[in-house]
Amino acid sequence: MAVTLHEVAFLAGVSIKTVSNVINRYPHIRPATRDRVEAAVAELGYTPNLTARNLRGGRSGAITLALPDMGLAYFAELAAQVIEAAEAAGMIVQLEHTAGDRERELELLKSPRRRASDGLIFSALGMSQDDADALDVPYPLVLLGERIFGGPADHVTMRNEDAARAATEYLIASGRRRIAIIGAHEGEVVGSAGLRLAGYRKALERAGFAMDPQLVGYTGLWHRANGAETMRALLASGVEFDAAFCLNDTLAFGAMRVLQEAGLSVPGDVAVMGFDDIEEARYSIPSLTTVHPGQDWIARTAVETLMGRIATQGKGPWAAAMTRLANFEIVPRESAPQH
Amino acid sequence: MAVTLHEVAFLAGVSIKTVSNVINRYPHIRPATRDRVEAAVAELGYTPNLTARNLRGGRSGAITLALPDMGLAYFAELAAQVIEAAEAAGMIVQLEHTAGDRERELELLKSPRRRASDGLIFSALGMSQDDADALDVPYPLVLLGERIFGGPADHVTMRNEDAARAATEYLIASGRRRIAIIGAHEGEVVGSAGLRLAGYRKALERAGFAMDPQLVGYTGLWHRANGAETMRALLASGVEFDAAFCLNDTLAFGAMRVLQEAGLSVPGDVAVMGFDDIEEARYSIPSLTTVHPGQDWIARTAVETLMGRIATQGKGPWAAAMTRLANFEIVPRESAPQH
DNA sequence: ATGAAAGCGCTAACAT
DNA sequence: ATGTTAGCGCTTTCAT
Repeated sequence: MAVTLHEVAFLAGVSIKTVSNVINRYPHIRPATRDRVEAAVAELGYTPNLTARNLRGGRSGAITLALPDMGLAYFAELAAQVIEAAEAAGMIVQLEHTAGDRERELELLKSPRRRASDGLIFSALGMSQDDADALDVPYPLVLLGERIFGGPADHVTMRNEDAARAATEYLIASGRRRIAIIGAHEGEVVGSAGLRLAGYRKALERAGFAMDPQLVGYTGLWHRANGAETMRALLASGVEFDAAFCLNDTLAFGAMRVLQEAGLSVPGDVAVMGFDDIEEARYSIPSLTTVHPGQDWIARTAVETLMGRIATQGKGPWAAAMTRLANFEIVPRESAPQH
Repeated sequence: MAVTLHEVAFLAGVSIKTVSNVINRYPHIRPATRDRVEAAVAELGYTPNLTARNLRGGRSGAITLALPDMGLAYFAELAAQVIEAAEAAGMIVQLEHTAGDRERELELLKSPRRRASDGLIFSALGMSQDDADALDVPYPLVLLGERIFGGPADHVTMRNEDAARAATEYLIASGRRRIAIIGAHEGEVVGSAGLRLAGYRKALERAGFAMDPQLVGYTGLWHRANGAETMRALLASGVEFDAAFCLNDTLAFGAMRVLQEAGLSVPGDVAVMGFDDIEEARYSIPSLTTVHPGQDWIARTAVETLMGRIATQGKGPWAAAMTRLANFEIVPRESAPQH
């Protein structure tokens, strides 16, 4: 068994309170006593039992981060940033996979394990607006993602529609006229796909371009293979286009690969715009022009918001849920030069 | 405050033991009693306090995974696989970043937080063989990585040297004669770099090729930028080569980019071999021939080994530390065709 | 400056 | 079949 306060106290010839005082840096201790206690701690190799401390204190020092899948670069980078921010706040991060599955997401929100961590940062993907009530949970919760708005929990997210509009306008400003979009979801209104499609639409309208349904590529998932497949279908259809706005970077890499295989030049024949600004975008060939949606800010802000909720829990009235939006930026690179 | 067993017991008019019995599916309970308890649980929205349960049971249901950095694709994929395997075993994963820093690694091994999780899967990068003693810790530990061998902890890893030799032999068999290596670490003997370099050497020796020091590209880190930089230096040096064995996939992507920028064809002028088989290797242009070192097996086996140690902790004598090695495989793709 | 003792919420002997 | 009770190891009043 592990060493306890009692054993240290016995060896040092003091009470456990005194040992506890030393451990917790209580200032008023006679130096001689402190020395004896510290010697005993060292001799026995005592380390405090955090579970007991947590039980007593009602805090665990851990927060949970629930993501669809760490295997996806976007989420892996988000996780890395959340871990850094949490560590700076003295918290440890527990990671859960949801696979973007609605049932698993709902399950996770209700699991007793939630109460064993101090709060949850939750990137919802499978749930929809109808499930907003499930976010009314009895523990601190910060929502990421774009499936649910106006719910009962704090929400930290990006300006999807504005950013997509800016991205499309960027392509228009660089002289492109037939802009395909890759990654749309049939019938979706909220959700990243729906919002980004809406931004694309608005930009076209503003510029006075008609929206050609033939230029809208639908795909369920946003993996490389989906981008490749959609681009292949687009090429096979014979429709003309001089740019492709891909709703995330990974789709863009798949699409670029197919364009190059088909002997088309990027950006000569087709300009490609991504979304997310994952690290790989800087290193692909050609490097990818994309939207930097502020994930780093989102990660930091999510942790900060959650820590605020944890700190004020039980103290005074519950502040209303707030939504915080990251600023975005278009990052010009080779796949879609400025003009 | 949260609802406790006492409150449920009071509402149901039974003792806490009975409530506990219902919660824990103890079979011998009168149906009427069970119903009343379940009604009370539902009415109050009771969920068990896992911290208290952990304190009582001496287990937390969490394991810790310590990695250099989740932002790196290799580690992100490893983390995803460990999380899946842990979840299947009913465990949750706590993630810690070490940044590959020796001090942080040593710190982490001693941290009281370790005792709050049931065990540690530790991918060491900054520590070296001299630090092996630090692995003699009073909790279940499984080591990953290649910095330390023969230590006091179980070790799950890959056949670096054999795999690197096989990769080099593959290039030789496909007709390459001047094979550069990218990612070597000056003076390293153990460590992935040292072992893989040794494998490369052995393959050349066997084939009767002299090893040309000009073909050895040293680089501290294994990021894309390092691969690019090293390849640039290699090209600038004017030394002739018809293949490059990159000690990880990320280096290979950087190197391929520079080759293509320089107007050289991959694999026409230079064949490129990677190591790791990260997901991107399937989708790069050209797709990357690489070594699949069995990370998926490593992740599953690490969790399984750790769970075994956790289960047998305190029961009977401590089994000797064991090393388990994954099988590797060369995955032929476009960057280095078979012949 | 230090000690005694209560109790965080739960499980499991040990009653009954 | 159900109740009583003693801890798990710690922090924290309240004494002294």
